[in-house]
Amino acid sequence: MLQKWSQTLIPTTREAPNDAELPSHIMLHRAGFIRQVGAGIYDYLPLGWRVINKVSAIVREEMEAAGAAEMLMPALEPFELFKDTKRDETYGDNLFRVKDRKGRMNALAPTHEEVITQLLIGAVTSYKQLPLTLYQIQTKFRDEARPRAGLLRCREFLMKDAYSFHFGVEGAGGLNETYDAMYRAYTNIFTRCGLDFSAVEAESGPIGGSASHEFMVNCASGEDTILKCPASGYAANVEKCEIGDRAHDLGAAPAGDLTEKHTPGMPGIDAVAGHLGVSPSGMLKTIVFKVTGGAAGAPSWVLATVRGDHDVNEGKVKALSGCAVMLAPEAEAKKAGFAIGYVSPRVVNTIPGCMLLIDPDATHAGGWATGSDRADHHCVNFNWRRDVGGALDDASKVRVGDVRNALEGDPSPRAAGSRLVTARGIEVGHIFKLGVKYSEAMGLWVLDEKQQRRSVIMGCYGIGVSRTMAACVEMSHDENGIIWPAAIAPYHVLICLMKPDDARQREAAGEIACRLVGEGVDVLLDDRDERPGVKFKDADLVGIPLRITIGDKSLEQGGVEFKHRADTGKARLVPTGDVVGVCLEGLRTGV
RNA sequence: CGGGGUGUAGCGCAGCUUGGUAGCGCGUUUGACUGGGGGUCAAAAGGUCGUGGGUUCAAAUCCCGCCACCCCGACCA
Repeated sequence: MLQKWSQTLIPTTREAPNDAELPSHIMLHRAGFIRQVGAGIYDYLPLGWRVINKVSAIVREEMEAAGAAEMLMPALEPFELFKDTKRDETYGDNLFRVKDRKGRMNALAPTHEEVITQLLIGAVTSYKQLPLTLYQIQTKFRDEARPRAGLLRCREFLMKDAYSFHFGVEGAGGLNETYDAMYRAYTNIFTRCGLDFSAVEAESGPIGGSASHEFMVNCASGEDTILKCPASGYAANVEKCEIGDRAHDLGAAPAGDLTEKHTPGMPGIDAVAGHLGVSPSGMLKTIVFKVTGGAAGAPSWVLATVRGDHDVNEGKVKALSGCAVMLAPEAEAKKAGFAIGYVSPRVVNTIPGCMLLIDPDATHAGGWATGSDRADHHCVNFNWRRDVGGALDDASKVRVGDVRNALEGDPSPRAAGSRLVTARGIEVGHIFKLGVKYSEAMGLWVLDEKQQRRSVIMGCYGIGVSRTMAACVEMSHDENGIIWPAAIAPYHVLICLMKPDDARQREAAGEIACRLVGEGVDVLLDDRDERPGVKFKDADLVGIPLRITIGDKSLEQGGVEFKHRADTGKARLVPTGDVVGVCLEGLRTGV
């Protein structure tokens, strides 16, 4: 299609609002793609909306190709819908609540598992109707505690969400088959969008195993940390990343007498380490978790001890302990006797109902510095065997295993001798296996061939469409503006008309535009009566992949100027008759 | 939710300490000169100084409350 600049709204600005800090936020604002309406709420202006629609179109094609059918569910839902799955509680304050005129509570949907599960109850009753995959592209709402980073973390945003329904997990028509199909579809989508991305293992859903993958746009400013093994190709979010085998030894001999030191007002590792004159890697950090909904015989508390320079990973604590846990509320933990901020592993012997998890890296060496189980005190020369004793040999009380976040340089879990490397990413897609979490909570079942009720097995698959636009800018820009991949650029070609009131130039532009449109190319014609400098600055800012400049200079030489946005050099002269072909070639080879 | 910061013209900012007619740059409008990387000159339009209260003869400025927005942290199926 052809769009005249003068007939749309592209409010470019020299300066971005002071609030904008990230390149994507600054550029999208300055180039006239978005405007902020409130915290985490944005207008999508004509250029921004075109990018969103280009992404959406690719998403639709790949979803349909993967056998999913599009539909649309409401953003506004009765609050009761969230009761069965308890997400009114578990989603907590992130769930937008709206009271209507009759005083009823409603929710603005953060995602649509409940709505679609409700829909399927009654609509699908036989195993013969499965598998089934439905999707929508819809506005989602999350009452984020802190919206930030422009389009990357919004309270209202555009998301593609798909849900699949199955009779089984394995085999034809099973969850795994659709999951794999979605994995391929996502790979196709982000590849076609022209993004540099990684698929990584993510914190798994209720089914466990490697049942979840995130698709991350590779970008140094990304919010998420991912780790990769160069040898095996293993890649995972830091929340999930396993660590290869590490030696451990709880038997080292004491290095000296356990000595208590006064460390007033220093619950943090760095302050204590400085005060005691030891490095954080010579300290032990013990984090207290409360066991939630523990069965009979389960511990009440799970303690995780890691080296002072390491971070405890809650998911790994759950896995190693076999308990559902949450970070212990400070008041509750203090009441139970924990000197929060000054806890040592010795409490496993003094406070009833404790299970202690020890990271392998926290086992070696003789004299550790650690808390003293008394406020404002730490001790030095802690020794596992001497100071914890027999409990170390009781697997119901003490377990050694991976409970910390992986770090650059850690051994790979998939290739002996290989070390993990870190990278940053922006999450734009997430797929995972839900299992029967929603179907059992809400009563979605079908009859099998023996007329037995079977809960439907579900998967769900999301793509942040508006976030993808921002992530792309984050990944692809220079100091002058955005550099769009052709596939999701608002237009493919920008025709820069130097003198819009010059008949010869106007005719040339019209003819080229017409032929490009005939080839299915989207053309933006800058027909504004502006100085060349302004037009070129705006052209770079907006970032259309190809630029044709039409002015007296080139016309007199029988051609027009052609330039890739990504090229830093000067434009080259192309005969007027050839420029359409050159553009098509440029779009074909990618930009 | 804890800590920090900012609200003055469309955008970026000064003015506030020490109360006394609302300022600057960019942008916008009009005209002229220009015409290949945000040009020059001239004239002009545009502001309940976030909001409510208080102090005062007088408040953008001092005091109190509230709201909005941003950053760090916590949080993020």
